[in-house]
Amino acid sequence: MQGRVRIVFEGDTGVVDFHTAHDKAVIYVSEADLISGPAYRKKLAKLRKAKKLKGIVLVEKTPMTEQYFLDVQKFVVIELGFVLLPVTNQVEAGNLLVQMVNEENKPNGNPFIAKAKRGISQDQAVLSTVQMIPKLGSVKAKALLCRFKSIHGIQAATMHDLSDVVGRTNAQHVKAFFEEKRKVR
DNA sequence: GTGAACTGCGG
DNA sequence: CCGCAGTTCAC
Repeated sequence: MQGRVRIVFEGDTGVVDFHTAHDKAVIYVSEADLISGPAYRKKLAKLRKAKKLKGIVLVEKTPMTEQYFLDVQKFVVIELGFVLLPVTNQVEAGNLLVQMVNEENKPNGNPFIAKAKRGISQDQAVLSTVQMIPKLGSVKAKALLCRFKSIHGIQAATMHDLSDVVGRTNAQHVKAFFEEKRKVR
């Protein structure tokens, strides 16, 4: 391992962020952050504003935080456009960071390889986010992701292209969903 | 896991 | 425009 990253978790208080490279930040949202209310969102939004970063959010997904997870996804992935990686604890988060740093230091290494290595969890998080759109279940959500690759891709798609995949009425649901999100901001 | 309701498509 | 097949969603 070439580069060194010191990882310090502040126990269960506050959002901690790490810079693994110039344009990326990794933010850890703890179980306690989630449970204690929406304060963590302000920190994330602020970080988003301050720099045009590619954010990666590691969120503790445990039985305790399961009920908050969909809301977190909606906020982090759709509103902020960050990557969301669920982890079960801080140790796993640390391992993930090490992997990311290792990959980054390799010539031509892909810093996002870690998500591929961990298999389906990331894709599944994205998938269930897309399923939050009314009338979209697993089949149509997969179809959309297959065609447009990402949530951002779906957001940017035209009515015509959306209609090709899920039909006209569902395309309108998709449009309405993202329109709603714009209004809220 | 099952059924009702809805969507899209082909005839 | 109707019926069928596939999908979503609430129970």
